Amino acid sequence: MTATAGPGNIRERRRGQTRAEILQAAWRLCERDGIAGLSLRELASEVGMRAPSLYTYFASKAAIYDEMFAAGYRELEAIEADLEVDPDDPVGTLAASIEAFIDFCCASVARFQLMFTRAIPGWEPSSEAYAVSVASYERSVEPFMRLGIDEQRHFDLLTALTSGLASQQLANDPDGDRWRRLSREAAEMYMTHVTHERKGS
Amino acid sequence: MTATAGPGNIRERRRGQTRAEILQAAWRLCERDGIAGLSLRELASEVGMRAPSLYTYFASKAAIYDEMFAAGYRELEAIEADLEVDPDDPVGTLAASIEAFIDFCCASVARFQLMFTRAIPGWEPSSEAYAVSVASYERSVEPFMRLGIDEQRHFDLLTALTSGLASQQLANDPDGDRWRRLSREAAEMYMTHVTHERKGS
DNA sequence: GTCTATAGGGTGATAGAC
DNA sequence: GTCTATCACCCTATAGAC
Repeated sequence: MTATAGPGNIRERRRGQTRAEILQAAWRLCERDGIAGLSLRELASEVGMRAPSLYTYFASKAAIYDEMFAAGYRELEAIEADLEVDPDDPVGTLAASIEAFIDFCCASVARFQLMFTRAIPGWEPSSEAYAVSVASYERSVEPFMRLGIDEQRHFDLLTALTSGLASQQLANDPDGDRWRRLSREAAEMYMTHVTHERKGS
Repeated sequence: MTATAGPGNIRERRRGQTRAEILQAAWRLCERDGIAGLSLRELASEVGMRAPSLYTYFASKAAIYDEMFAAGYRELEAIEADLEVDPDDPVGTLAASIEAFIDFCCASVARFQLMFTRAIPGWEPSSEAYAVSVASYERSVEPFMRLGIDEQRHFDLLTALTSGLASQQLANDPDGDRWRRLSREAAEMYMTHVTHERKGS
């Protein structure tokens, strides 16, 4: 039996570092050329390798996209986990959440393309990667429950509003804040609507 | 001087027909493979030609994307022109407009990708094609002016809401109506907000 | 106008030496 | 683990015969 088991193993650690380096370079290139413009030869040379060597770290190009996709949802989940929920200020809480999502989207066009559009011909996330995105979505629902947004219909309206603000900001004013600055107004509009509806029914 | 002038010329008409046939085939292939997955060889064979022959009809692949892009905005403009504006029923008018936009987006994923996402590495619309999209946007503003939506800020909020509903519908429930059926509710929420704001100020 | 041939690249992936 | 060499394609675009 050789010393290959356990996460503390030196070889395993080095391998993980190299994988991380490759993924970082992939993000850089995708930022420059669009998510669908990534090439393995260029990715390899970016980390001082030849293309075939990448295959010791990833099984295929699709596997690289898979890791990037899952990483995107983990980052989003981390950002959402950091948001503070103040039940006494639902509008402020919601506005902060919308702003955080817009900032997340605008921080990386490539990540946005990968996570939220089907921009890569012939690729879709593997079931493992997809599961990460579903888990992220499910956790993101919980804080809104605490604000009283408990109907699927209302939550769907919120995802539409939030993603719409983010995509307009990204597409039409990537370096400005034309839509981002509407976050608070959008939050007010939305919370007023949800609150009045409950009273009315 | 030969008989090459005028739109009634038979050769010119035939040429236009072939161009239209090529564009139709391009839409079909892009629907199947994604907008960035189009290949000229396959496009040519789809209309019974070889790839080089396409160059008698279009100067380049980018020129084909350009025509498709402009055609998309012309279709959208036509749909919006057909909408009836009822000043006595702003919510109904707005709801119909949102539904029409969602239907337009869901009718063609490829068209949505081409018009609203930067899914093609290395391509962006030429200034001519871009001008068509700007003209379309500007005309789409006018009916909302008649409903009393006259501030840029309010109009931006509306584009975010509408495009958000459409993109969520397209991405997460392409064959259903999970977001489309929220159109009326969204219109109510939005019009209530815009109306109350004016009263308050 | 359409073709063949081809320029001049590119792609992901694999075999097998070291 | 990394390399060279290569497979087996792909691509857009052009030259020039017919």
